[in-house]
Amino acid sequence: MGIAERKERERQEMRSMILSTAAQLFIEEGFEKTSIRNIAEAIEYSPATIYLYFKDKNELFHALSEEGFRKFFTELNEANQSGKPMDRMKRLGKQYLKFAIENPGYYDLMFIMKAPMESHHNDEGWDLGMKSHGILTSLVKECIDDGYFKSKDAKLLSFMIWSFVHGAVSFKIRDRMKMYEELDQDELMSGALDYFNEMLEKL
Amino acid sequence: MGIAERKERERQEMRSMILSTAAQLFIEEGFEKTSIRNIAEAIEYSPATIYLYFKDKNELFHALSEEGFRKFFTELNEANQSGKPMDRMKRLGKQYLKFAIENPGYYDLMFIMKAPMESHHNDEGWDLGMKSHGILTSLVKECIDDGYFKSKDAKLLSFMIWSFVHGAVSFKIRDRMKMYEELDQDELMSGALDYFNEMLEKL
Amino acid sequence: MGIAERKERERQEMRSMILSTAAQLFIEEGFEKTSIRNIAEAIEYSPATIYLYFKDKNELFHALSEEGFRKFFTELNEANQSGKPMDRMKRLGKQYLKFAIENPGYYDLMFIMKAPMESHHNDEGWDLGMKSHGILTSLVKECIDDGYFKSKDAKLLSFMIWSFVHGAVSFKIRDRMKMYEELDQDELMSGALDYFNEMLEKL
Amino acid sequence: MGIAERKERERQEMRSMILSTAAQLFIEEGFEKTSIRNIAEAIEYSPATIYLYFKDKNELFHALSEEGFRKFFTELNEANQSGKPMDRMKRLGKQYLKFAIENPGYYDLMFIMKAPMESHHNDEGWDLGMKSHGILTSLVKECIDDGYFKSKDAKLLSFMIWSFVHGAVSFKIRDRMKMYEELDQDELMSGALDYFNEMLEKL
DNA sequence: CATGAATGAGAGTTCATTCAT
DNA sequence: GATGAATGAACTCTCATTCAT
Repeated sequence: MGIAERKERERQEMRSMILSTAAQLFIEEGFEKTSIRNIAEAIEYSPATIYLYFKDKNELFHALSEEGFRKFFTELNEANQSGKPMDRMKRLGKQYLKFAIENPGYYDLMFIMKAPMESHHNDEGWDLGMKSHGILTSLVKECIDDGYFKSKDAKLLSFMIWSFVHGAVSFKIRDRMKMYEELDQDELMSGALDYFNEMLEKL
Repeated sequence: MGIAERKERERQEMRSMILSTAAQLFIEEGFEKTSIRNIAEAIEYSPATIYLYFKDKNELFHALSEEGFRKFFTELNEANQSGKPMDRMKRLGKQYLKFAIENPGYYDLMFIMKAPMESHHNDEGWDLGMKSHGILTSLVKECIDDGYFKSKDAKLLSFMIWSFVHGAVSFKIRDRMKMYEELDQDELMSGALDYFNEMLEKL
Repeated sequence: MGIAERKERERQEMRSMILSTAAQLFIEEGFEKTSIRNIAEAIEYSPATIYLYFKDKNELFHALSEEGFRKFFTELNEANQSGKPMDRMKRLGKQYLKFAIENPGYYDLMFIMKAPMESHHNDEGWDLGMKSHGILTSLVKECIDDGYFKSKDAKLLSFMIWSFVHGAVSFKIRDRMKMYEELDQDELMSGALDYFNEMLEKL
Repeated sequence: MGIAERKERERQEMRSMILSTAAQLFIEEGFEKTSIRNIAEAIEYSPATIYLYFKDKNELFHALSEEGFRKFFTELNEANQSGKPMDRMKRLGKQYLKFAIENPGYYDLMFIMKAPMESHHNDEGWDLGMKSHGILTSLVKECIDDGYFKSKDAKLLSFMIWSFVHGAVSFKIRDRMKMYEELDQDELMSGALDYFNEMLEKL
C-alpha cells in the first residue's frame, strides 16, 4: 500500500510542477504564446510527458485556473477573518489588488481571458469563484447590518465594488495605464482605492 | 473623373469590408487566433488580397482600433456638450456603458485585448484615446471647481471613475457576470452606475 | 512616319530604363532578391507595365546579360586598340578587373550566376561573349608572334589567363576575400595582377 | 546500452541523409531556390521533421559547408605532407582541382554560392577555411625560403595562385567553359595548370 | 499604353498532438 | 512512466503573373 501511496504522491508532485511552470510561463508570455513545448522545455521533460498528466492544452489551463481560484479564495478568506465589517471590506479590497498584482497570470486567466470560461461552470474552479463572490456579498450585507449603505441592494453594491477593483486591476494587467503616464502605477492604484473606500463609507 | 471616383469608392468599400470582417473575428476569437487566412476566407478573397489593403496583421488591427477610438471619442464628446459638470459626468458614464455594450468588439480591441499596444503610441488612435481620457479628467476638474470632490486629486479621481466603468463593462464583455446569474445584466450595470453616481456626489 | 518613329524611340527608352533599374537592383540585392515588384516600384510604374516590355522575369534578365556582354565587349575592345601586344595584354587585364569591379552585377550575371546560362547560347549575348573571348585569344597569338610564350598553345594560354582574372574577380564579387582580411582588397587585386603580368612576360 | 547507440546511429544517419539531400538540391538549384519543403519532399519526410535536426535553413547550409571545408582541408593537408616545397605546390594545385571536380557541390557552396557567408565567421567551417588558406600561404613562404619567387610578397602570391585555380574551377562548375567548346574540359584544366606551374617556377 | 486588383503557389516556421518503444 | 521521432495543419508573408478596364 505504501508503494501505491508514494506513486500517487509523486504523480501529484509532477502535476503541480507542470502546473506551476505553466502558470509562470503563462504569466510571463500570455496564453497564446505559451506552448506545451515551452512548458516541457522549462521543466526539462519531453512534451509527450505532459500529456500523461493532462489530456490536452485546455485541460491544463483549466486546472490552472482552478488553482488560481483556490489561491484567490484562500487569500480573500483570510482577509475577511476578523474585525469590523467596514474594516474587513477595506482589507478585502487591498488584498484583491495584491493578489492581482502578484499573480497577474492567474488573474488574467480567471477574470479576463476569453477562452476557458466556456468550459468550466459547474466545476471546482467555478465553485470557488462563487464562494469568493459570496465573501464579498455577505460582507456587504454585514456592512448594511452595521449601518452602512442605507437601504441599498447588497447584490448591486457588491457588483459595483467588484467592478471598481476589477477595472483598476484590468487596466494594469492589460497594460492600459499608460494614459496616466506621469504617475506611478502603484500609487495610482492605491490612491484610487483610498478614494473609493472613502466614498463607500459616506454612502 | 467619375471612373476614378468609383474606383476610389470601391477601394474604400473593400477596405471597410476587410475591416469589419476582421473586427468580427478579432472579437470572436481574439487577436492571436484570428489569422489573415480566416479573414480572407470569410470575405471570400485570397489571403494575398488583404495585403493589398493592409501592410500586415498589425496594421489591420491598428486601423481597427483607430476606428474604434474615433467612434468612442466622438460619442463621449457629444455627451459632454452642455449642462452642469456633475450632470455631464453622469451622462458621460451612461454613454460609456452604452458605447461598450453596443460595440463590444471595439471596446475589447481598445481596452481589453492583449495585443500590439506596443505599436501605436504616437499615432492617431492613441491620440484619440488620450483625448477621450482628457475629457474625463477635465470634467473632473470642472466638478471640483463646481464644489464637488473636496480637495481631491483630479487624476486619481479620474482613474478611479474610469476603473469602475471599465470593470463593469469588462465583466460583461468577457462574460464574467454569470456570478450574478439571477439578475438581469443590464439592470445590474445601470443599477451599479446609479449607486456609483450617488457616491460620487456625496464625495 | 515620324509618329511611329517617336513611339518606337519612346518604347526603347522605357525598355532601357527598366533594364538599367533592374541592373542596379540586381547588383545591390542579387538575382533572387530582385523582384519584378521591386523594379516596378523603383521606376514608379506598375508591375504589369514591365510585362509589356518583357515577356517574363527570365527575358528581362536575359536582356540584361546581353547588355552586360555588350558593355564588356566594348570596354575590352577599346583597351585592345593600340600598342604592342604585351602592353595591350596588360591593359586588357586591368580593364577586365575594372569592368568587374565597377559592374559587379553584370559580371555576376554573365560569368558567375547559375540560372540564365541555359537559355542563351546562340543569341546576341553569347556572340558578344565569344567575341570578347576572341579578343583575348587573338591577342595571345599576337604575343606569340611577337616572341612571347614560346611554343605554347594559344587556347590553353588564353584559358589560363582568363581563369586567373576571373578567379580574382569572383572572390571579390562573391565576398570570399575575407581570408586576406588584413590587406586592402583593391591592392590585393592589382598587386596579384602585377605579379601575374610579370610571370606572363617571363614565360 | 546497445539501444542508445543504435538510436544515436539512426539519428546520425537521418542527419546525414538530410544533409546530402540538401547538398544536392543546393547544388542544383542554389540556396534561394532550395526550400525546406523541397528537401523534405526529396527525403519523403514532413518539413517539420527537418527542424528536429537543424534549427533553420541557415544552420543546414552551415553544417553543409562545414562538412565541405573539413573534407577540403583534409585533402589539401594530405597533399602537403612530404617533398620539396615546389613539388608540394604542384601537388596542391592538382589536388585542389581534383577536389573541386569531384565535389562540385561542396566547392560551389564554399567558394561560389551567394549565401549566409555573413553568418559563419568564427565557427568551425570558417576556421578550416582559414587553415586551408594557411597551408597555401605557408607553402609559398617555404618556396621563397627555397629560393623561388625572389623578393615577392607571400600573401599577394598566395592570393594570385588561389585566384587562378579558383577561376579555372569556377568556370567549370558554373558552366562557362563552353567558349572553349572544341577542347576537352579536363585537358583544358590540366593543361592550363601545367602552364601556370611553369610560370610559377620561372618567377 | 498603363494599371489596379487579384490570386495561386509557395516560402520558412511553429504548434498540438500521437505513437512506438 | 517517459520519450524521441514524427507529422498535419496552421501561421504570416512574398512573388510572378494575369486580366479587365
